[in-house]
This record gives sequence, C-alpha cells and structure tokens, in this order.
Amino acid sequence: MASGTGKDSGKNPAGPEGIPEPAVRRLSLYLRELENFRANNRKTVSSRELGDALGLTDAQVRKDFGYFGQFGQPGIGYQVEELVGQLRRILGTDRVWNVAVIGQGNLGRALTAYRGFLRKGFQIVAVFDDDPDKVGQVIPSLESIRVQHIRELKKTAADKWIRLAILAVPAEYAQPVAEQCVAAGIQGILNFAPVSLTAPAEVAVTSVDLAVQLEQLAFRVLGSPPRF
Amino acid sequence: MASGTGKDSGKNPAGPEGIPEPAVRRLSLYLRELENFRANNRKTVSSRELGDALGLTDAQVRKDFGYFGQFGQPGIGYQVEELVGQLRRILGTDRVWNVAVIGQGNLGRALTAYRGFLRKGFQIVAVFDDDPDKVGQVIPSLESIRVQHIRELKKTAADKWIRLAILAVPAEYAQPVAEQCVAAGIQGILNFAPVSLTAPAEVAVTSVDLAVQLEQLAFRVLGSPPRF
DNA sequence: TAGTGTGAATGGATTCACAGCC
DNA sequence: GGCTGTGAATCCATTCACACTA
Repeated sequence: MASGTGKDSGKNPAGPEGIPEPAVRRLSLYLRELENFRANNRKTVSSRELGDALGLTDAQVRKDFGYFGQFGQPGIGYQVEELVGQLRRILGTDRVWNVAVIGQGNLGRALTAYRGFLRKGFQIVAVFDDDPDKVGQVIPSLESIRVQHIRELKKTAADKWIRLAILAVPAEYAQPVAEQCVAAGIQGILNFAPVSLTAPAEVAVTSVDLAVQLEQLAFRVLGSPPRF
Repeated sequence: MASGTGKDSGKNPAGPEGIPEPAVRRLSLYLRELENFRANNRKTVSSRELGDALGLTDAQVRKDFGYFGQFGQPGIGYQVEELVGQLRRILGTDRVWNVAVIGQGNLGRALTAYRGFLRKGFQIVAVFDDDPDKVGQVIPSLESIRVQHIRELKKTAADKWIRLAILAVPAEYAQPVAEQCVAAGIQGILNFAPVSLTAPAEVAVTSVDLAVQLEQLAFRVLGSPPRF
C-alpha cells in the first residue's frame, strides 16, 4: 500500500514482461478518463468510478493497476493527480516523442495536422512523401517544416531523434516503406495501410485498418433490422 | 465437411451468439488476405498459409472458420473465391452500406475522401457539420453531395437509409452528437473522438483513438534504447 | 464505512493432437 | 502426404471474495 504521496513503488519499470496485453491497452483509457476527472477538479477517484466511466468492473481496474504497482489508498481511492503521473510514466508519455509522418495524401495530411498527438506528447517533426509535387511544400499547421522526399528518411530520423513513424501510404508501398523505416532505425510503426506488415522483432508495429473497423460494426449490426 | 462448391453450410447466419469476439476481428483480416491471394490468382489456400500471412497458427485459422461453418476440403484447403464470398456474407459486406460522416474538420474530410471504405462496400452518402461556413459546401471527392447541418441528420438518415455513422467531431461534442445519431435511428457508430461514448445496447459503438494507438506503441518501445 | 490489493475460482480463448477425408 | 474439423487439454484473463487499511 503506497503512501500515496508520490513514492515510486514501481514494480517493473520497463519491460512488458508477464503483463496481459489487454491490461496495457486499458491503461491508456484509464489515463484518458483520469484526465477528465482532473479537468473536473476531482482529487481522488475509486476503482469503481473509473470502471463505470469505461464499462469495466472495479476489480478489473484494481487488478490492472496491480500489474504495475500499488497506487491507491484503502478507504480513499486513488489520488487523481498522482495516478495520472504514474500512468504517464508507465506508458512513456511523460516525455516528448519525435514522430515522422510518411505519406501526404488526404489521410497523411489529416494525421499531420491532428492536434491530439501533441496533446499526448507526440510531436511531428518531419513528414515525407515521394511525389515531387509535394516535396518542398510547407506544412500549413507546422510552419517550420517542409515535406521531404522519402529518401531523406534515414538521415532525418537520425538528426531529429525520430523513434516513431506514422505510415499513411498506399497499400502497395506500405511494406517497402516499412522496410525503409526499419533501416532508418525507427522503433515503432503505426500503419494505416490495409495490409499486414512484417518487421523484425525489435520494431513494434500496430496497424489500424479504417475499413475493417466499419466492417466490424456492420457485422455487429447485421442481425438487427433498421431501427425505424 | 462442406462440398466446397458453394453450398451454404452456415451455422449461425445472423447473431454473434457464442462466437468469440477475437475470432470476429480476425475474420476481417482473413478476408483481406484472401483478397490478396485472389489478386495473385491463387485458387486454393491452406489454413497454414493464411495463418502465416497474419502471424497466426493454422489451428487458430481453422477454429475461427469453424465457428461459422465448414468451408474447407481436407487434403486441399479452402477455395479462395468461395471463401471470400462466405466471409463477405458473414461480415455483411456482400451488400452496400450507406454511411454518414459527421464532422468536417481535417480528419472528417480525410475520412470522407478515403477510398478504402467504398472498396469494402461502405458508401458515404451524407456529411454533416454545424459550422455555417462549411454547410452547403460541395464535397470535392463526392460531387453529388453537400455538407448538411447536423440538425438535418434525422431526416436525411431516414431518407437515405443510413445505418452507420462515422464521428469525427471534437471530444466535447462527441457524446451529444452520438445521442443525435441514436435519435436518428443509426445502428452503428465509429467514433474517432478521444472519449468513451455511452449508447443504448441496440446501437453498436466502436472507438478509434488515434493518440492512444501511438501511446501503445510508445509503451512497447520504451524498454529498448534508440536502435542507432 | 469506504475502498484497496490479491490469492483462489471461474470462464474463455488458444493450442494440441488426432480421426477422417482427398 | 496433405489438410480439415473438432473434442480435449492448456493457457490466460476476468471475476470473486475477503483480509486488511484509512
């Protein structure tokens, strides 16, 4: 039972060893809700309240936190401010991450301009494309940077300490571009192309297939007829 | 073991009863890969090959299909063309779905223009915003439609048989707009705002939080130092 | 009284392994 | 020999239940 005054009772400061993946995914959601509670000036919150906000049981919430340490006070709950700090530290968003966006089509441009990234500490410091018409253009939302040709990825990644890349290129380019990311020393790739990428184990890959998300919704809706 | 010649051996044509959610999620990925195999003129494919393409075991693939019916031929594998048809039918993408996009900021516009939706049979037939400067504008990629004010959602949803909505509005509007969707008879909501929405059980909700995806990547990368 | 932390029990999903078919 | 379909075994995640603390 941590003192609750910010003492570091971390269990496994680094490696995702033995921690259920679903628990890690939920951690991000807890953090998001905690920031809401904080915005409402709540000082403490219970596992029950946090769970209710996300449709989870209180036991689930406590168990999830339990994988990472002891953050609560029996009879009281969790200190919102402190827990936000702990979760940020655990997830790695207690620092700024430099990110590249590759591909400046509709989606790539929207992702480049998306404010939600910076709010979480992800700063887009370079954008790439291979279209000569786009290379050299200034990014409207980030006046200090220009679209670079993909061939400059490796050099720029090193110069600017870029560790994460967002891939928004057509499906047929996704795998080769991912390989360029690997060669450039990128450690994590967030892929929006509708393909399954292969990369060495030391490079993390997450894919978001927008059409698949809609397809899953369609499946869930299929049974029931139009509501009216 | 189905004859393999397209006979409908469906087990549970409609309801997601008793089927593991993870299996349903993978179904979309199987379909995507099968379409690749088909594009390469492959006529049949084994559970092993399909699994390898996605980093899954062959047993997993067979078990997943087993929840929905018997589609394979022992000694041969699966007929690519037939299985594509079966999965489309199961997932509901053997028809066209009319979809609304709500919110015409950067992200909303990019999603409106995204070609991947139509390829899967999701057709955007209406877009909404509440900004008077945007209402009335023609959508560049879909010349036949104009941005409508959100207050027209209910009427338009009924007129155009819209069953699914894509939400790309600022976080603070997401819940109220979701409620307007519910009131408009929408059956499924794909939410891109970084909030957890509440909706009645008969309305399906899926959320994609872009910043959370990067955060998860950051977590997985945290342990290892920059690669070079 | 209100609420955490955590072993033990339960419930689900994945993997194994093999009978049966081409 | 190659491959599916599926019960049985295993593994993993969630839920329960309660000792303990403020």
